Amino acid sequence: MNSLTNVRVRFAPSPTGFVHIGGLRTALYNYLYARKHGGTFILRIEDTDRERFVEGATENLISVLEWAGLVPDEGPRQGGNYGPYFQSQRTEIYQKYARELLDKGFAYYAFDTPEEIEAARQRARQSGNQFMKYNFTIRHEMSNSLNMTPQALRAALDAGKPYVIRLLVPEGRQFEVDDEIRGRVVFDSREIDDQVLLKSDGFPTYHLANVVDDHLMEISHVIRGEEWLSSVPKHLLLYECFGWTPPHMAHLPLIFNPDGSKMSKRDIQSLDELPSGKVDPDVASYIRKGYEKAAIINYIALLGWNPGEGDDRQVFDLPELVQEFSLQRVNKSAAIFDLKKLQWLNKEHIMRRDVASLMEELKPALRKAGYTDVADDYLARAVGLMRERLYFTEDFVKLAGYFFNDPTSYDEQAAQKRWQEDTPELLRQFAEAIRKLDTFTAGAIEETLRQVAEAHNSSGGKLIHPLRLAVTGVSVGPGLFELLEVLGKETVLRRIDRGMEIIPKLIS
RNA sequence: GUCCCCAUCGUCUAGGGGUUAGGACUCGGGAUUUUCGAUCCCGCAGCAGGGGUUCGAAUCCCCUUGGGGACACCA
Repeated sequence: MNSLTNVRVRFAPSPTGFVHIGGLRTALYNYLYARKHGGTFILRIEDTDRERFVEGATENLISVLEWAGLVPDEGPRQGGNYGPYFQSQRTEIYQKYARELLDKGFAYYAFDTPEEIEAARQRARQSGNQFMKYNFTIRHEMSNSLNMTPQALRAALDAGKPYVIRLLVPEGRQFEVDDEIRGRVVFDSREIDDQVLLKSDGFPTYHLANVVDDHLMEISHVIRGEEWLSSVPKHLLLYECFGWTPPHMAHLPLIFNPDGSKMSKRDIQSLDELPSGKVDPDVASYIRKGYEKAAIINYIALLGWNPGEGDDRQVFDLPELVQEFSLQRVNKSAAIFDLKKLQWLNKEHIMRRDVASLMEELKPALRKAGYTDVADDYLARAVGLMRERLYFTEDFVKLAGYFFNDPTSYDEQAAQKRWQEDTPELLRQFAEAIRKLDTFTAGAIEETLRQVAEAHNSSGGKLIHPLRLAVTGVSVGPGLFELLEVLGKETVLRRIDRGMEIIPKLIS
C-alpha cells in the first residue's frame, strides 16, 4: 500500500487575490494524496509575474488553506529545507539554470522587441495562420542568437539590449506522458513553440520555474488542473535537457458553471445576484455565506472523485477522505458545480456537529440579534432540537427566536387554518391541566394533551396546531412536546394566554 | 484554425463484454392520525449518433457530433 516512497506533492498557486474553488480542490487532492501515503504537502507561491502582483494575496491564500484544514508541511509560513517557497525569491536559481541551458545549446537569446513579434504575428495572420508559433518555422528569420555571429551576440549583450531566453524546441520529436488519470498522451514537438524561459525582466516564466522547482524540491507527483496538460511536452523537454527524471503527473478534470462555462470571477457583480447559470468561484464567498468547511471540502472532493463500487457514502469528513482517497478513482471528465448538493451536504454536516461547538459558534449572532443572557444549558437544549433542521447555522437565529422571546406576531395563514371555534376552550383546558403537572416533560405533556383532546372527543391535531401557533407564532418547528418541555411551563402558559388574546383578532 | 482532453438520468457519479443500467442531489407523490425546508418510503429521469469486433456491447475499435483545454516576455 505504502510502496510509494517519499511522496512529495505541492500546491503551487499564483496569488491572484482570491482562491478559486478549483484551486482549493487541487490543494485538497494534493493534501489527501500526501496524507494517504505518509508524504509531504508543500505550498509554493508562483509569484513570478510582478505585473499581476496583488497586495495581501498570499496572506489571503494561506488563511483560506488553513481555514480548510489543508495546512502545508512546508511552505512560506512553516519553512522547510527546500525553500524559499516564493518563486519571486528564487530568481538567481532560475537564471543559473537558464544559463546552463544556454551553455548546452538547448536555449538561445532572443532580442525581438514586442513590436517585431507583433509584426511577425501579423504576417502569419495574413497568410491565414491565426496562431503564429515562434519555432522552427520562423526562428531563423527572427532577431536571436541563432542568427548572429558570436561577435554580434557579444556586442548586443554588452550594449545591454533587452533579451529573453527561449527554449530551442527540436522538430519532429514525440513526447509521451503516462498520466495517472488520463493514461498515455502523446504530443508532437512541432506543436509547441520556443517557449520563453526567462523574461526580459530577469524573472522566469511558469514553465522554467515550475520544472526547476519541482525538481529541486523533489516533487514526486505533480497533481494539477487539466489546463496544464498541453504544457506537459514543454516540461518534458526541459526535464530532458537538464537530464532530470520527470515526476509522475496527474491532471485533474476541470470544474464548470451550471451552464457549462468556465467559473470566472468576472461573472460576479454581487454576492447574491449571480447571472443565471453562473456560480461564484471564490472560496471566500462561501466562507462568508456561512458554509461549513467540512461541507465544502466534502463537496469538492466528490467533484471528480468517488470512493468506488459498493460504497454509496456521500458524507465524508477529512480523515475519512484521507482514508479513502486514491488517484485511480479520480474521473477524467469535467464536473459542474451544483449549489443544491453543496447545501444539502451543509445540512448533513451541521446535523453531525456536536451541540457545544454549534452553540459557541451561534453565540455572537444571537447576541447581535438581541438574545442576550441566554443560559448555556437552555441554549444547548434549543440547539439540540433545531440542529437537524438547519441548512446554515445562522438559520437558527432566524428560525428559533421563539426560544428566547415571546412571539410578537403570528402566522396569519396558519391562524386562519388552525384556529377554530373550539380552539379557545381546548387551550384553556390544556393550560389548566398542565398547570397541575409536577414534571413538565415531553412525555407528560403529550399524555396530558391527548387526555384533554379525548375528553373533548377531539383529535390531538386540533390542539397541537393552535398550540404551536400560540407558543411560537409560526407553524413549523421541532416536535411540539419536546419544544414545550424546553420552553418550560411558565413560558408556555404565558404564551397560551397571550395567543388566545391576540390570534382571534387576526382572523375576524 | 491547429494540437490535446472528455462524453451514463437536469447535476455528481457506480458500472470496464451477459446487470430489470445502481446510488446521491434536485423535482413529484405518499407516510408520520403533530407541523416542516426534519425523517422514512415510493416515483420521474440516462448509456450523444453511426459504423464495426463479438453468440452477445453502456462496456473494446473507428468515424461523426457535441463540450472543454492549450496555443503570451499570465500562471
